[in-house]
Amino acid sequence: MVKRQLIIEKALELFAKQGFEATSVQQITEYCGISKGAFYLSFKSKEELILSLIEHSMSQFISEIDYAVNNMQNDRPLYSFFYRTFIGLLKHSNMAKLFIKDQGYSFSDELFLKIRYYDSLTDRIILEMLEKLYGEEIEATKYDLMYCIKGFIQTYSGMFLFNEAPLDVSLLSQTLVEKTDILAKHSTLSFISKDMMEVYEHPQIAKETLLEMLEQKINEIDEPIEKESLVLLKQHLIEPSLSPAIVKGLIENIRNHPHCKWLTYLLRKEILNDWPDGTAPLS
Amino acid sequence: MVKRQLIIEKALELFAKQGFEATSVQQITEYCGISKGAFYLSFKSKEELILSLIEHSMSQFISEIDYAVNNMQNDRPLYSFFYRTFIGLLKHSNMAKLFIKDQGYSFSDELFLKIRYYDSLTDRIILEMLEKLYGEEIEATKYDLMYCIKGFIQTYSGMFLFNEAPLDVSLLSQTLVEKTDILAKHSTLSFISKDMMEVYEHPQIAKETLLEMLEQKINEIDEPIEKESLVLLKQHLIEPSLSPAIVKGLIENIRNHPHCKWLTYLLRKEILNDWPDGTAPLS
DNA sequence: TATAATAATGACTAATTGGTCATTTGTCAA
DNA sequence: TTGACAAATGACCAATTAGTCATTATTATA
Repeated sequence: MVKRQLIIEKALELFAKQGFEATSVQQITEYCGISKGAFYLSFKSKEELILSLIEHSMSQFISEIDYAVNNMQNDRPLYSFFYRTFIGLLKHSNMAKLFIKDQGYSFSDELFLKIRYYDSLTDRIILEMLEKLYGEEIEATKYDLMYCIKGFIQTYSGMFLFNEAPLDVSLLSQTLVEKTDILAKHSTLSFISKDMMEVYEHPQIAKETLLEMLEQKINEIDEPIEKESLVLLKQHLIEPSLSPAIVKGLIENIRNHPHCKWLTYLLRKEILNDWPDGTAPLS
Repeated sequence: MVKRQLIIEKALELFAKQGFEATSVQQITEYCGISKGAFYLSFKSKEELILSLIEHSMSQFISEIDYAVNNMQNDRPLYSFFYRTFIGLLKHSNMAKLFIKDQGYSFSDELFLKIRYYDSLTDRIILEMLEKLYGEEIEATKYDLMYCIKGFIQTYSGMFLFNEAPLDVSLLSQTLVEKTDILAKHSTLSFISKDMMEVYEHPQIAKETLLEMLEQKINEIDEPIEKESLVLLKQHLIEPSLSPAIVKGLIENIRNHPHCKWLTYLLRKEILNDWPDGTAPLS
């Protein structure tokens, strides 16, 4: 659908300038030269637009980098990684600006989940690359190294994203390759252990927080099936009494409720120790 | 005033959770247990609250770090720097979260200016420290080194700020000292030159952009003095005809207009090559 | 050309926003 | 107890928001 694509592109421009919350649907439709009604023919809500937009750009961005690093016979994977990353950030600069600007994604569970998901994909790409390049010798420091690389990318991209100066991506990539290489070969201390990494990628949620969320959703939701499922899950959380199969079924009941996506994710994790595809702890 | 302090603290909590835009004055007053009117007795607007809040935390934060690095007889300034920085980030964690979340500060010229200002202060502290530590040998790579350090702080703090796991600040600081030291001693390539740094710290604004802004403000503002000053400045920008003293006076005329803060900053910079305290290009 | 089907409109709603101000409440000294 | 002054209230305002829907315009088919 052409209209949909037009809206996505124009909206991305506005979002990048002003952020999600500060950009109104009105503004978007005016900028597209269409009516408000037409917007809601393509997207059922503003949030759906935002989610599509992120899905769209992020999957493309990640796959470009993954391809550059892994699927080519490649004698300088580290250079390729940096190079493709910065080229990708420039290409998707609106999305990148948005990511820097609007980490205030707290206004939507689903959005938060999606961003976390793509972030963990990036982590994994970097880690695999490092392991392939340096092997056992960086076993102890690899997570720190990964964070340093992410730091490099963050600061340097922040520098050029909001400053349309000409950019020598090749030189930038070379200096970052050197830095990464130096760190890989000389670092002895490490701060991030494997355990820590797992905790961070999948932080424990305090039981009370979970109970609070459940309580809130119970009051918020009217559909009887979902409501009862939530009540039962809450009881089970307070005092485990149900079999895993029943719990899994109850979670399934609430899975597709638009207000329960994040809660579902947390319950799966806390009660079933189960994970969405691609976000399981690294083995 | 006690009330003012109460509002600042409570508002900071809410802002850190939800961001500036997503937090309403209503919400703040309810959370404080005061009326809406009482809020406007302490602050003339929501924006004034945000500005005070940033002023409050940032000046404290920066001075703590500056003191730790410079004003102590200190045999490990780099360690102190990292240590104090992370301790400071933890102490002001709400402000720190807000900074990560709400880089969408575009909704206020003054806010943008303030954040830029504190950012450049940090840059300078780091640079001075590096110069003192490593002297001439890092002359070519010091700006890159500074950006790496900022990257370290960004990623590592992002890791623990949203994750109230216990944190060994001392170990973290030590590993970052090692990394910084390794980079300082082995880096040969550099990406950021002195020139580039100056451009970035004080980006050139295209003349047309400035004219556009002027035009917009002229239409927007009713006060006759301010309006005429803007018109004259616009003419001078198109074809320089006024003496520096007159220009300076005209700029002074608009300086305190709430809608002209950012414009004033840019005009000073473009026409007078003058800078607010502490933001002048490094000599 | 006439009819059916789809696409697009924009006035409308209900809710929320930042901000105001006439009114009430509380606290003093006299 | 009174009166004067400051502190605090919350109903109210205009503006803006996301989202709806009866109406109109456009297109395809017969």
